[in-house]
Amino acid sequence: MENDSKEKLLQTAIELFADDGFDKTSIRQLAAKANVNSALISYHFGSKQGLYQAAVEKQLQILVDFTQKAQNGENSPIDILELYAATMLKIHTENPYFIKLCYREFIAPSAILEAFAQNHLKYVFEIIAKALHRGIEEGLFRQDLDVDAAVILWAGMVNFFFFSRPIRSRIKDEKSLPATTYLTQTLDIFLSGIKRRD
Amino acid sequence: MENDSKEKLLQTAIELFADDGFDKTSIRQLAAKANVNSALISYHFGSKQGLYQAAVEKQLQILVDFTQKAQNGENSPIDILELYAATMLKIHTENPYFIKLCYREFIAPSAILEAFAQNHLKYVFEIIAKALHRGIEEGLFRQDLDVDAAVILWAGMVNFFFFSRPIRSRIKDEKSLPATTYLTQTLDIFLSGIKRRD
DNA sequence: GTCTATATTGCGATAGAC
DNA sequence: GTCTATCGCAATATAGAC
Repeated sequence: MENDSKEKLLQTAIELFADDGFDKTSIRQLAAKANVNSALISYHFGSKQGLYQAAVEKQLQILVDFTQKAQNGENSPIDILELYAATMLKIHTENPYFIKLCYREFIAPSAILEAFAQNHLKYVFEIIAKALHRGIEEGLFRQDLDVDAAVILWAGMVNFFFFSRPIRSRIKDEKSLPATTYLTQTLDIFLSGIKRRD
Repeated sequence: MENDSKEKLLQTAIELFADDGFDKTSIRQLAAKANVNSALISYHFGSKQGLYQAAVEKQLQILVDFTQKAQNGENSPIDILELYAATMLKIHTENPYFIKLCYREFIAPSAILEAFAQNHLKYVFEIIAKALHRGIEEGLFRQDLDVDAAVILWAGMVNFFFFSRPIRSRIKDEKSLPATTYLTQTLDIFLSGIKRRD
């Protein structure tokens, strides 16, 4: 029971900070929802800011998995593209709070994300870039492909579906499209778009 | 000079709310930067919230231009796709505060964006969907194209470049790619990806 | 329309008992 | 580790003079 309150605070923080943002979430709300005393936030995490940092870092940790999987094992260029899409799908499926919590940080990065960008995100981009370069060498992709643009493009194609979900759900009569349908179609279009032309 | 303070407050609000967010911006800061008395915020806009609403609505207004331009005049399917990209480029070039202010709303939509989604954004999606359908009928695009997916895809390809700018600028050694280069390449890849296959 | 002064609320943090 | 009680601060909003 001893460290239970710490874990409960962390999980509640992910939910509340994601839904309401850092400033609109008070330590009193947080403590009430987690069923612990509000003074324990300072005790366990130093401050409200410290708790927020722990929450964001815990969510971002999932992205590290991609880097590790992508670097281990033999992966063809297309494998890497598929792996990135599958990782993002997994993240958003298993972690409903990732979008709000982390995308907020993407728009206005704090020191937390600054560090993460340097230490991890950088390699996500690099891995995809390397896969595209290899695809060009192997004659799979167009010789004139602008790799820098294509990396952002692929990340965008995959991410925007999740990013735009909150707003799309607000549009009346908007059909809800399954993520897998979208991603399959997306990979297909991207690959036909970048493949070598005859 | 009479209504000058109102206009100055609005412009300052766009800048500060975009940079620091609603909660981290105080009416005192706002008033100081705009060189007006803080009580004038309540006088002109009712409340801090009212000023925020006015700021977001002013920025979103630019998107309405797209709907109007796209609906007037003869536009081929490809014209529409290009027009959307050009509109977004124009928005982000002329309005450096659009990303932070409006994308924040996209992630956690308030009542303001809720209304905007129903009244305007809906039609942006519809216009692109209609263009894609027409392209299929005319034999330009693949018969098996999933239009719902492709609409999100095109919006994502165009938007993610701007959305990811803040975080990309934090990655060391990341080259800054001109928006026009990206968008040209993007249209090219998207069109080859969705065109009819022989 | 603009200003000063202030009422009121809610926040994060912590001292100190258990 | 957990709790109560409270301090000190900064926020928005507004009443009322000019």
